[in-house]
Amino acid sequence: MKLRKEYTCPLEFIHDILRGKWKTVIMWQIYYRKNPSLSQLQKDIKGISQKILLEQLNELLEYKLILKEKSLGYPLNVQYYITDDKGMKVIEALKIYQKLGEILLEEFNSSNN
Amino acid sequence: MKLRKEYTCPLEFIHDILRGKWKTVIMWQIYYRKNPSLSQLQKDIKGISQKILLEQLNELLEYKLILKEKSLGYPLNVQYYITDDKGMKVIEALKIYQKLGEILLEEFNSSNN
DNA sequence: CGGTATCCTTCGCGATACTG
DNA sequence: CAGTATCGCGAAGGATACCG
Repeated sequence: MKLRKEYTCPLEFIHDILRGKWKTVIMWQIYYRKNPSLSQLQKDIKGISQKILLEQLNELLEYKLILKEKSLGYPLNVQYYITDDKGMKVIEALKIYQKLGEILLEEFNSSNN
Repeated sequence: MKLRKEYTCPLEFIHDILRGKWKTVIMWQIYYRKNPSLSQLQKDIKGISQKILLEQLNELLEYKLILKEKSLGYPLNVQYYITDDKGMKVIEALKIYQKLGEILLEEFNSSNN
């Protein structure tokens, strides 16, 4: 997701950061799965390719919404974390969305007959 | 924003609804401006075209995150509202984003020298 | 297993002109 | 003032192959 050079509105800024197709699901999975590896994430998120997953992870890393930790040795292993301050703020918002989504989805599916 | 035919995950569903480039800003402006007209929104949101604004409004209307009310007579006038139940849930989440955005934006701008 | 590079497709968004 | 129709572009994202 290409950001502008300048932002005046904080909401526009964060919206652009999180607009990517898989961003919120990735955040949610990292939170829910408690520090998963790359391959774990790829298993959990149906339909995403490794390239896209990494792209979106890197954007989240850039703004410190998540962190990455490599453990030494083989086989290679990496863990992704939600940051306590910034990342958890997103999770708070996502919890609201989660509940709202349940309501909307129920209506959506039942009107799709 | 083209939605899938089916969703299993509530979060993916609402994320897709709100992914549109101007969606959250539109929601925020309707809330902040208290039931603005179409032209009012277009003045407030810099850089959006009327066509896109209407497109995104219609998508928000479709899922009852906002409502529209036409007043009779000329000149034509329309007011957009945040719905008390669903719409306000989004606003709650956006308030969190708003605060977080302020923090991120400050860091972003100061590292852009 | 984690990560990068290339190429290709699609669709979201914008410009513009027009209608009631 | 509110809303629709048409057309075109660029960027987001997907497939695939390869590297440490």
